[in-house]
Parts: sequence; structure tokens; C-alpha cells
Amino acid sequence: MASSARRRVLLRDVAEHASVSSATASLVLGGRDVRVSEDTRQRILRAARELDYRPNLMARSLRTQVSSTIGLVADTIITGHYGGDIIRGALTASLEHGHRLLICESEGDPKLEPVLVDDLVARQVDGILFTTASHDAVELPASLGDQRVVLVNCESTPALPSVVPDEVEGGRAAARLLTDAGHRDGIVLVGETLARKLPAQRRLQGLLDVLAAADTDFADRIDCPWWPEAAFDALTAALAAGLRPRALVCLNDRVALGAYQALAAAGLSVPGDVSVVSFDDSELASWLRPALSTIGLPEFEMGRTAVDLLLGSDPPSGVVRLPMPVRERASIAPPSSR
Amino acid sequence: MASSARRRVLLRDVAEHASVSSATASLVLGGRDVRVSEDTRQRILRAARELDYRPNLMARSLRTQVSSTIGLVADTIITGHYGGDIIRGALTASLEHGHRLLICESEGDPKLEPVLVDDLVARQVDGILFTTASHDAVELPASLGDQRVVLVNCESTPALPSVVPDEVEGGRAAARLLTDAGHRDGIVLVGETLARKLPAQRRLQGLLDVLAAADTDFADRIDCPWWPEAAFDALTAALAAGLRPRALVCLNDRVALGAYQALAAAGLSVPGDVSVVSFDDSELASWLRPALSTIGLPEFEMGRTAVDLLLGSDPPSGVVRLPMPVRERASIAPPSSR
DNA sequence: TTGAAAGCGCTACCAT
DNA sequence: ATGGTAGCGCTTTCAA
Repeated sequence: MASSARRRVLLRDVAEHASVSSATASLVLGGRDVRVSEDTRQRILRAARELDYRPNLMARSLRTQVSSTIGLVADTIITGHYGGDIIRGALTASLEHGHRLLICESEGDPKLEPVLVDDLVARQVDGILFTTASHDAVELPASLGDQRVVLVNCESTPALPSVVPDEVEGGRAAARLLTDAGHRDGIVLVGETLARKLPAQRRLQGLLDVLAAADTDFADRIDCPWWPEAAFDALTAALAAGLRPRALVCLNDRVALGAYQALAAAGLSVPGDVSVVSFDDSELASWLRPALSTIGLPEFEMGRTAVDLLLGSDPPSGVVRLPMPVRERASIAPPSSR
Repeated sequence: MASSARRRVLLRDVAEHASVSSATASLVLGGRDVRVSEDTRQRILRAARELDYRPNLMARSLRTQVSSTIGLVADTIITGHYGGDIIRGALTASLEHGHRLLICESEGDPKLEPVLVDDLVARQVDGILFTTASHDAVELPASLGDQRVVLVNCESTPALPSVVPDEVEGGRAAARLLTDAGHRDGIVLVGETLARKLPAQRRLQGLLDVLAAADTDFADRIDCPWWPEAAFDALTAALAAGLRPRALVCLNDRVALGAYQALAAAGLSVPGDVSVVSFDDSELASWLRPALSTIGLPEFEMGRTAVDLLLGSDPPSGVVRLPMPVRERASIAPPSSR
């Protein structure tokens, strides 16, 4: 409606149009409309509507010292499926809080991190979310200073508030899926468990917990990077060397994909000959045949929770461990009676 | 170093510390340091460093009417792998331009779109990127008004500046992969080609171009949604009905996954019995065995190009079609001499 | 119940 | 070469 050449309409214009001061106009348009007569209130509202007034949020922020913006710095989380749902969760929660997300990627460049953080601070964000694609321990840029910050999918020492998956309990759940189906023998772990990899260590701990409680243990462990090809190669070699697993615990879905391929190549069926359980619940898990039973990453909830914490009234603290959802599908069966 | 309880240091403080006016301080700290003596310049720089001065970008923006922020509204692009690289491309380019990205997701809710756009405008973004997960024609919220905007992976009428994949040429490339390998007979298309789906129509057009030029055509077309399970079911049924394809053109990688599974179930090998070519170049493509030859989506470049256009000196116009990269892997072989 | 005026922290104009 | 000062568009005392 409004001619596009016209200059932006200001609060002052609305006030003038309604024959009030801009102070009063600000009051009612800001929703803090105590102490103003119903009549003037309506006049102002109507004027704003007629002129199609849009407040300049920068000006407001400068005055109020609140930007209703939160900064999110990720290492490389938006790539390759991982982490995308963290952002969606954060986006959803931000929207509910009336905030917007300023997103940066450091591309894993440690030089870039403080630069990005500085810039966000300069832009007056109300808080910062710091997140990584894979659950990890991180060094934080000193420039984070006394900003309000919560870590997502990573942890730091000294401990800053953070939200991560409850990997230990996830590990337990995975093992339970197998033991509940009756598995005790020939359970083999696929995927390396490096000491510095938090998810590996914790999933393993949970797995061993439950296995031990069922009076058993892994029959074998196959060490390989968490990728399909590496898992295929390693498992194929192990199979060729005579390994005859009854159940596989894959440390993520990519590994499970490689395992499926190796099993198929060796003429072994899932779950008839070998049961498979995994972690992550990526899209892949539901696409595989048979569909993969897997312990999911609560990414969406992590993003959402982090924002709630960041924007909550009491300053966040401690590490919040979110439950990993159990997705039972078709890759687990009782051990065959061979 | 600085005590965290101290109030933020202002330009005024730096100026005072260096015994100059804030006008002069602004000049040198803003990098527009003509007309100022080297001596004072150094004094100001040192003062800023000592006090750890960080300019308040909101204040600057309010004054200069430039926020160095660009808004990106997506439907649901950050989910499920698709579209993530568009954002990474946009992020990278924004960084180079000294801009930051304000990201929103409308979750496909048409009610939300104008709200988000309005909010971005209110936040004084320098421009808006409008993008969708799947290449499509879109209605734009009227509130986009006279904002500077470029569409990514979608198109509108009347045509706004937009950047999309060159699907027709991509279709040609896919067909060429097959004809170059010697295929003429038993080429079948897998995946539905709805009239309103831009990528389907255009890929098909390119495919038919090249096939016709090679004096052939699809031997059959299998209509199914672009998902693994649907493709598996449809192809399995076709195979059971006696179809004996020599080559498959799958309209995306998910369909190709379903096709691989159906082929394997029917005892057919790739590429020995059947060659397969696909579109998208998702991670999946390189994980499949044999690795899938596929025509990639230039997502990263789309994001990057869109930002360059948006921030370029001359106002963007027209639709830019970016080449789809050809990823030759191991799923295509000459037709077997059966 | 309302309005005048003083800022938020910065940049840009016009003096000197 | 430098400084005083007037805004950017809003909110928030404080006085009327």
C-alpha cells in the first residue's frame, strides 16, 4: 500500500498523526500501556496501523540494552546432517522467547572463534550458545568473558553450563536392547574408543555396565574410525579371519551402515544371523533394510533446552544430561539357536 | 585482565585516555583515518588496546543505517541434511563481507513467514535471503516490500533475483554418463515427475534431450515418491513383473538407495547387471557400495553466490543457474553383453 | 493522564 | 589536524 519511495515511518510520525507525544505513543506501542486513557490508546493504535509503523529494533535495543538476539557459534555443525537439529531446537525456542539467532561457524578454526565471539558481543547479543558437531571437551575463547553462555554438545573445564546427551545411560539402553532379546554370547563392539572421545568413552561405560550385570562381556572389539568404509573394511577382515558375531554394537549409524554392507557381502543376514544396534538415529537408520535399532541423539531437545537455560531468569549452571531416545526398529532378534 | 565488574568501556573513555575528542577517536578506530597525525593515531590505538575497547555495533548501526547483518529465512532447510550447505556457503560469504547471518525457519508455516520477514526488517538487516529445502516456486510475503532480497533454491513470479541449480543441464549430464558408457537400451527412470516439481521437470527435460540425441528413450518409468522405501517397493514390484533394466536414472540419492536395496534383493549387481546414476550427491552417495555416480547440488556455491549478489554494488536481477557438479564414482559400467 | 527532554553509544557535519 | 555538537529512533525519567 505505502509507496515504496516514502521514507520509513517513525514513532514520531505515529505520535503526530495521533496528536500525542512520542512518549505516550511509545508507551502504548510498547505494550506498557498503564496510565493512558482508552481513547488515546485507540487513536495511537489506529495511527500506527494506518501508517504501517514498524519500530526500529536497533534503536530500541540501543536504548534498552537488550537486543533480543542470541549468538550461536558452532564449529561446523550445520554440515553433513549432524547438529542440524540442535540448531532447529534453538531456533524454535528462540522464537518462543521472541529472540532471533545470529549464527556463526568457526569451521573448526581456533583463530576464528574469538573473532566471532567478539563480534557477537559487540553486536550486543543477550547470550551465547557455543556448540560442536561431535560431543567433545573444548577450550573456550577467553573473549567469552563474563558473557552469559551455555555450551551445547560440548563440555569445558572449568565447567560452564552445558547441555549434552546422557551417553552413559544411552550405552546402557543399547546393551539392554541386546540382553533383553536374550543375547549373551558373541556380542562385538564396532568402532574405536579413543580416550579423548567423550561419547565413545561414555557409551562404552554404559554398555559394559549392563553387560557385566548380565554376566557377560564383549566377545570382541573391532577398532575402526566411525565411518562406513572403515567399518566395512574392518568387519570384513574380522569375518574373513573367522569371527562369527551374534550381535553387533556399532558406535554410530555410519559404522552400522558399513557393518550392514560387510555382513551382506559375507552372506550374513540381519537380524537372522546377526543383530545390530547403533547410536545416533540419523535418517540413515530408518532407511536401512532392515531398519536399524539405534539410540538417538536428542539434538532438537538440546538446542531447545540450551536456549531456555540461556534466557531463563536464574543463571544457568552445571551440566544437563538429556536422555537419548531409544528407537527400536527391526535389526534385533533373539540369538539364533545354531 | 579487566575486572569483570567494571562497566563497558566506551569510545568516550578511549578518547579521554588518549586526550583527544571522541570524534577523532571514532575516525581512527573506524579506519577512516585520513587527516589525523600519526602521533595521535598511535595514541588512540594504544588507548583502545589498553582499555580493551569494543565498539557497540548497535550504536554504530543506528547512526550509519547499516547493520552489516543479513537475514535468512528458510522453510525447513536445516533439517535432514538438505540445505545445510546452502547455509554454510552463505555463512562463508557473509564472513568475507564482514556481515553476520540472522537465521530463521518458518517451518513451512505460511503464517510465520511475514512475521519473520517483518522482524528482520525491523532489525534493520541489509538484505534478505529467502530459501527453501527443495527447489520450488514460491509465494513471497508481501512484507518483503522493497527490501533487497535474493531467493535461493526457489523462484517466484514475478521473477525476483534468485540462484538455483541448473537442473536441465544436470539432467543432460546424467544422461551423458549413461550414453557415454554405451547405454541405449533398458534405461529406466525411477522417481515421480510431478508437474509442479521444478527439479523433476527440468531434470527430465535434460535427460530426454540427450537420450533423444542418442536415438533412444526411457524403456520404462517407475513412478514413486523420492524416498528409499517407496523406491524399493516400486522397483521390487517392477522387477517381479519382469522388468530387466540395464541402467537406472534415480531422481535423487534417496531413491537410489532404495533402488540399490531392491536390486540387491533381486540378486542383481551394480554396476555389473545394472548401472545407476542419480542426483544430489548427498553423503549417502559416497557411502553406498559401489559408490554412487551422481549429479550434485551446488548448495555451497548457491549460498555463497546469493550473498555476493545481495551485497554486491549493483542490485541483483534475473535468475542465476549454477552448474551441478558431476560426481563419477563406481555405479556405472558399459552394458553387459547378455 | 500526558509531554519535554535527556540519553543509549556512536558517526558526521561544520567549525576552528 | 582536531573538537564541538547534533543527531540516528527509540525509551524513560521527571515535571506538569
